[in-house]
Amino acid sequence: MQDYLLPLNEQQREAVLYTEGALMIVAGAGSGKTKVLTTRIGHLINNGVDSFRILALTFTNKAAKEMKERIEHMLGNSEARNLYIGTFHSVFSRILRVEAERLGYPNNFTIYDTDDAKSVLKNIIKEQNLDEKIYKVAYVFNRISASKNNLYTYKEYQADHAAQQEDARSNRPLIGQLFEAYSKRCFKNGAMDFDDLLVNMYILLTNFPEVLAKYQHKFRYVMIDEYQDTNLAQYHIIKLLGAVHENICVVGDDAQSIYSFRGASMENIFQFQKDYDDVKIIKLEQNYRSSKTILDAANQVITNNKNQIKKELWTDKAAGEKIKLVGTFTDNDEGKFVADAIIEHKLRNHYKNKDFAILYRTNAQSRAFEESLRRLNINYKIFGGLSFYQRKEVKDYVAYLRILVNTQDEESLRRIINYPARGIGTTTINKISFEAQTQNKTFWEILLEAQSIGFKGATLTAIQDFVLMIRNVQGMLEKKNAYEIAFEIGKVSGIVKDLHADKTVEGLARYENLQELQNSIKEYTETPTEDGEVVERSLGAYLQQITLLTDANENEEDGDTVKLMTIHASKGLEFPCVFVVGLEENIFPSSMSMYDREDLEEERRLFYVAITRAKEKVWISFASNRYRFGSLIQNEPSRFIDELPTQLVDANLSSKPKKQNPFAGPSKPASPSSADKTIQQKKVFSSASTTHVASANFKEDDTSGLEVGMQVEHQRFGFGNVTSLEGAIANKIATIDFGTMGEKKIMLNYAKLRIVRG
DNA sequence: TGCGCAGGTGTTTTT
DNA sequence: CACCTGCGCA
Repeated sequence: MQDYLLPLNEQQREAVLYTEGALMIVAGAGSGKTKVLTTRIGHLINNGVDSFRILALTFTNKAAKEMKERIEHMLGNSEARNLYIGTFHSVFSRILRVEAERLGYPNNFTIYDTDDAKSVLKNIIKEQNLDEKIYKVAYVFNRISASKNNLYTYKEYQADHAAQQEDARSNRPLIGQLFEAYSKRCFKNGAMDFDDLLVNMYILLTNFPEVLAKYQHKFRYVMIDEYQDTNLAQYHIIKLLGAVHENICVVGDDAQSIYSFRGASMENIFQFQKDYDDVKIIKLEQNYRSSKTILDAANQVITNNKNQIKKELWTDKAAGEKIKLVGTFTDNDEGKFVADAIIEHKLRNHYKNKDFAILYRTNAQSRAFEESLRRLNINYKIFGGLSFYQRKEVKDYVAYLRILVNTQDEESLRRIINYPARGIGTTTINKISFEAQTQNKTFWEILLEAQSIGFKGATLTAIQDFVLMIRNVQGMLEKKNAYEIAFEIGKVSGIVKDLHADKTVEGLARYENLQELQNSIKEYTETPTEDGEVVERSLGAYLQQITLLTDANENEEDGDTVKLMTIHASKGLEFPCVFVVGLEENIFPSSMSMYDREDLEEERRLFYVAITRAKEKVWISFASNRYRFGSLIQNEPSRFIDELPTQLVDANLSSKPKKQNPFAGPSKPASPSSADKTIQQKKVFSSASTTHVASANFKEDDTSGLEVGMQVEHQRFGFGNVTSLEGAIANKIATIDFGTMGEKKIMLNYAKLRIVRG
């Protein structure tokens, strides 16, 4: 047996060796999925399959990169470089770049990210004089995007009864019309948005049989990672590409399907089994990542979902530590708690920063953790959020670069035609745009004939100077490399100078970002041609790939930093210690996804994903008060907390301030003398003072047995009567009437209360 | 044309 | 809170 098969278990080995025909690998969390995929590809190459004929599609650049590196390592040569491994979007854009002209696009078509696309759409909504309050860009864009992911063109959308009805119902009957205008505008701009990369790939394969044949023949083996996250467009493309050889291997886990908002459908898993005569199904059920406690908790949580494929994930690892549950008063306290816990565990167990991850539901939650980590000098890195390429100054620079290779791109032109300010204002821009639309010419073409359009004086000169500047740099495209061109346009456009002049801290950072962009182009330009393959290092090729890149420096992740990211972004990763934070109703599950079974189950799968990232330790935390939109809001602890098996959860809090164990039984109540009680009561209730001075005999009591009607003392609020109790085991909240101090909701986990009378 | 200010509005999740 | 938009003014 080849030695690379030795470390595999029976099912893994079977999956590697089953190379011909349709194969579906149902791979539970941490079951060695990537190992199987990479070994499988390595095995194919080892057995004489030409690496150029293997296609592997992933969802993230990171996953693609990791697979490529692992295969390279396994083979010990550079064969892996020839593999087609990448995200759906990047592989398709690479193919579309070659075939673009068949579809009427320029080869140097621009790829619009979501911000660009929304900006185009917004202009169209304005042009059509629609009410932007009703036709909200985000809403309209989502409708269009969802349609495209289901392979609906605007024509089909307009003809679709259900879609029309839905839009009529939501009082937005003109979305079909906007869809049409948007599609036509993007086409005119020589641009594709993310969804177009899929749609156009599909159109290419269905409308051009010779192209279909070419790629069907080329890719003898097709592998799809994270198959549960594919949408309808992706499903059909996969099916088309694999139809000749039918050597299709998909790997997925229904329990980790968390992208339905992007059109992903678990239905594709079931459909796959029907599409081929003889589908082999292999289940990988042994988890090699997490402790038994962690795995059992995750398994238990997921049983609350109705829709799932039966599978039993097990481990032979030891139970390990219990999951730690922590409730704090505010989101800032939650941040402090996590930072403290990291310090403590680093000291106690020799963990490093990089052994910790903080996972949250929404990007906005990162703030409190950033602050607390910074305060304790813990190095961290945030993934996601605003990426390098989404920054304004970088987008401006990129817009210039885009115009150099694709003058059709109106969106980019609009962006930079008056930045830095050169006297071409909104009035002028609107006029140019209007002329472009009515004469059915591109924005750029109108600029070229500015004089005959009727522009005069300073405006005309400004336009002509702008055109001349762009053309001059364009003239260098053949002679100079991408970096030299980028440097030149940065200089002559004045953007580099403009930011250099800004001496504020932010201005300096922006200037540095421009330099970093230049460096990245330089690096790209200078990367040597890979052996065997002719690699294009043009500006056009550079631009194409960066829009699909999530972040500028994904590769320098190995620093010793605590990782902060959304749970979505954490999929596929693993860490020794994981903090899953913000476990509150309305946050997690999100308020957007609580009122529908399917949505809620997806939130639960998300929770499952979060827990199963951890190898050794899991903390779960929630805050009862949190800043949102500037004001403090209160949330109940998440229902998911109650779904954790209590015997696997430790609610003992190791951090200060010392808190009660909500799972602990009743305790010895303190019994103050009745004399004390009367005096203190009088004092508090007759005083208008806002600060209460705690009684001399103040002593924190166990409040787990607190009941309505009891009288208590709070250090700051004074004496009060318990009027109601709510909340789950982990987090009881008492409403207490403190008389002049008003009625307060008090979290018993946190607050120090003395029971005055039971 | 550009800037400053008031007012409104938004937060899932991502290629 | 933080960002964006629209408006009024110089």
